[in-house]
Amino acid sequence: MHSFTEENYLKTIFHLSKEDGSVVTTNGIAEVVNTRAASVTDMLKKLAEKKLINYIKYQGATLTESGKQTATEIIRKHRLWEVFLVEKLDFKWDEVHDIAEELEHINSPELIERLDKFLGYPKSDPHGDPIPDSNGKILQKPFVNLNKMKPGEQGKISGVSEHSAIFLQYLEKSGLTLGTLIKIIDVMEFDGSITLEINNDKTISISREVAKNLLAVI
Amino acid sequence: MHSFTEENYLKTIFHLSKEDGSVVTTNGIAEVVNTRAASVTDMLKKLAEKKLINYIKYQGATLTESGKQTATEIIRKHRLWEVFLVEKLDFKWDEVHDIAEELEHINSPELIERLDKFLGYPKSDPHGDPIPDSNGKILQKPFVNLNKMKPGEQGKISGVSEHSAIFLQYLEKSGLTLGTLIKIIDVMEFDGSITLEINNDKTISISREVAKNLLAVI
DNA sequence: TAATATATTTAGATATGTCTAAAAAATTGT
DNA sequence: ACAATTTTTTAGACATATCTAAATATATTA
Ligand SMILES: [Mn+2]
Ligand SMILES: [Mn+2]
Ligand SMILES: [Mn+2]
Ligand SMILES: [Mn+2]
Repeated sequence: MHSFTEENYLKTIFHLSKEDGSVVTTNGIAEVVNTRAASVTDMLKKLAEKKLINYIKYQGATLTESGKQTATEIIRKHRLWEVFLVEKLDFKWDEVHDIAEELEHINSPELIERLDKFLGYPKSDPHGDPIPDSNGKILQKPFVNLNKMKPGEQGKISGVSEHSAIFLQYLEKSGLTLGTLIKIIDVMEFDGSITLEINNDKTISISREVAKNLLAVI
Repeated sequence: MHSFTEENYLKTIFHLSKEDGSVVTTNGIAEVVNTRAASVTDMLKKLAEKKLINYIKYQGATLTESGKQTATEIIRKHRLWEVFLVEKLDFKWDEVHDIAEELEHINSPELIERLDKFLGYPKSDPHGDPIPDSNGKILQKPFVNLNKMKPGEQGKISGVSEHSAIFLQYLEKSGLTLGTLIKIIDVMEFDGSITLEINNDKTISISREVAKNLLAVI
């Protein structure tokens, strides 16, 4: 088995490689796992030793098939637990991430299969992120960043690319939760801020920064 | 916060002190946590340092109030998770202990309060063990060991003092699950084995060893 | 009580994961 | 192309939790 630390590194490498296999840097990892670059180098050597990553000195790392499999399993667990916390225990979507960070390391395939069943085989987590199936396959939804949409275009908010509690609470307060129907009314030339109509009802304005982190399905 | 290791030591000390505060020995702990006595000594020093135990060299250890509180919280979590696994995820009672050993270390009071509510505030776990309340209070049921019962006496099986999978599976197979009504028919002088009637229906015989580990409420 | 056996602690070592400071390689800018 | 900057790695140290072997304390028993 792998230690919690190893699992967190693998997950981080997976996310940093934009889930498509591009090379990840030492400093990039260091920032996410909140350690020094030297510690990352040590761990990269260890993960390479275990054939979980391909690692070339001074070049960076990519996950091997085995490493990708492991990373995907952890992400599957993380997202299923988040669904559990929100759907069954009535947590809000901004409260679940940290608890899921712990639960994702519980090691019992049987537990996860039963949890998946108990939850009704959900396809995505409370933040719209897809849940990998038990084979590690991830079904990507055709997300469009709100800041890429043009006036007149419509869609449904279906995901976020920033998961901080403050951001999620802001969305909640603004009525921009998952499932909300939106229509772009106007895009400001000056600062890229966007005016949009929510659920064919009221109109609000959001900054480009917020728009960048909102994902819609058209 | 305390490490997993520290938590496991505290839990072990609590159980070994028969939950009444008697002194626990180094070797006793070593056996349960599966380490060498020397490692236990190291950890006892550390726990004493943190004021979680009272420890006198060569004498043994007892939990302080703080240590008892921590141990009880872990046991509360362990048992609530076991209820979840059995009631919600359809695990059998002999399958849940190891998973609960991992889940009990998840650190989120909010999670546990919500889980407790979700489960309907259960009073005991799948093995009949009482679940401490959120203040750490444990309500002991008036259990009687089956080997202490006399011919003619009746009761309901309400707990086990041995939690191994083999034993629990044996009970399952023999129809000696929790809630089963029993009546002592006969006790063999020779080997202490007991003949009993189950649910006012069929009759079976169990060894004294088995009887010792079965708890009834009369 | 003195010898013997058992339990416990100490001393010193190892493995993991982290750190700082310094060295080395890669990248950037002129 | 080469100097300056940034990134990454190495070297050496530290904390935690473990181990074995040896020393010491306690308990047993003759
Ligand atoms: Mn999350
Ligand atoms: Mn999520
Ligand atoms: Mn258990
Ligand atoms: Mn139990």
